[in-house]
Amino acid sequence: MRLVIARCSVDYAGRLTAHLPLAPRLILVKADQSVSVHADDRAYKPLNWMSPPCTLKESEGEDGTPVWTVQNKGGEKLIITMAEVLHDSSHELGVDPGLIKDGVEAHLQELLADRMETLGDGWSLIRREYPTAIGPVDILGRDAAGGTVAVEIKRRGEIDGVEQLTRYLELLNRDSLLAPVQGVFAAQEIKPQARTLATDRGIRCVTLDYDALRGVEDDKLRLF
Amino acid sequence: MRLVIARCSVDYAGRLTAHLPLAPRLILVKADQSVSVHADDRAYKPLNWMSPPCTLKESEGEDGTPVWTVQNKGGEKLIITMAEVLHDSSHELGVDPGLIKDGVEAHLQELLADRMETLGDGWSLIRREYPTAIGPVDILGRDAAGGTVAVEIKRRGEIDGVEQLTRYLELLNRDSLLAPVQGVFAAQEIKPQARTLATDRGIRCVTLDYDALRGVEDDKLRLF
DNA sequence: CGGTATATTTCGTTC
DNA sequence: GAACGAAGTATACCG
Repeated sequence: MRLVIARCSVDYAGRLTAHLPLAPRLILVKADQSVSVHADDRAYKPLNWMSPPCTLKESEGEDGTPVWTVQNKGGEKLIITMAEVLHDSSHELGVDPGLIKDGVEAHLQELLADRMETLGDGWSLIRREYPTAIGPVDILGRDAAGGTVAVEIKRRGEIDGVEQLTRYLELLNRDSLLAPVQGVFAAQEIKPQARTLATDRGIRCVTLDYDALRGVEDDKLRLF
Repeated sequence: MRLVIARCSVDYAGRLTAHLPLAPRLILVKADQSVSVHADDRAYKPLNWMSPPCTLKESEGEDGTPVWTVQNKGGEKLIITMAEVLHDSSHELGVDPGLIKDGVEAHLQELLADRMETLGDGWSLIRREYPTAIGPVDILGRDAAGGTVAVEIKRRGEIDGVEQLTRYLELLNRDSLLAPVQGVFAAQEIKPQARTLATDRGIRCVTLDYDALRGVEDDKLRLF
């Protein structure tokens, strides 16, 4: 990883055209040759960047100052013109062991699959990631009366999720062995617009309490 | 801006729970107190971060090594435990003059609104951002026969855009003053799945040539 | 490699 | 301040 602090101007030409006027900034060059340009605010987003895979070419301008050209296969180009280099250091970091996550959709799906009765008395699991022609349904299950149920799980329930579930339901309901299939939209938080659309389409909305689901799971584990 | 290279482990508790095992990484502290932790790959996304506004508290662990606690108002917490500091430098950058952009969806909409005939002979504009109960339609226009046309514009045409236009068309077609409303899905690039879905729903797909539209616009400007 | 779904998405604009 | 839509979204996963 190379850290350069320089007064620089930056031009990007690719999916759009963008320009950064001359100012002091941090330029980060990583081991995969990716480059990002940071201002002194905003933790997450660089001002400009080039994602890997890409190549970095260092050359010199008319006055001998560095000009970097970063390019990718798609012809996108990032040009960094440095007027003054204030800092330049390189560091060996090695490959990162990576992030360990908890609490994402996958885990919600596991928890809910283990506790289908959360959705209704006598409900049971058929299978997780039930495959269809347009992708896997998060959970396919059965209600107390033996009817089929398709569950779409999101952390945040928005309109896209309802559309997705609608497409699955349309497809599943063409299968005479499964039809009629009831839809359930389950999320930790459901946006009003998504709830309205779902209700309008006869899809039930369920708000999931992650801690409660996990708590139940913990209780279960303690029994063994 | 403060640059620290350190062997560290990181724990995040907030919207999810995440952990990074001990390894050398770059820790970026910006003037707004935001913090990001970077590995030696991926230009854009940090491994972990805390967006502003937030506060950074520096303390010491049992063995005297630095422990940083970054916290925001929502109770999200990022804890960086450093085993060894390999580099630590600070730099004054000042406020960035900011990015100048060109070529986004808004511009495509302007250009297309000015050249409705690109979509069909005798086509004309009713208005841009035509308001409906579920949001504004990018362009509402009229074809040569006087029929109403709703145009949805995207840089990249994907399935979501077709769903969005479908919802608009459903709504607009309930308005007896407008119905029947024809749908046009216009984008610089249209994904095959989106094209299939659109065609299946009777929506016409149009690929936009940004340079050509802009060229036409430039010619127009030169006349005055 | 292309297509799809996810994201601690972030970011801007509007209501 | 919430909510909705766009982003050079980026990135992981799957065929």
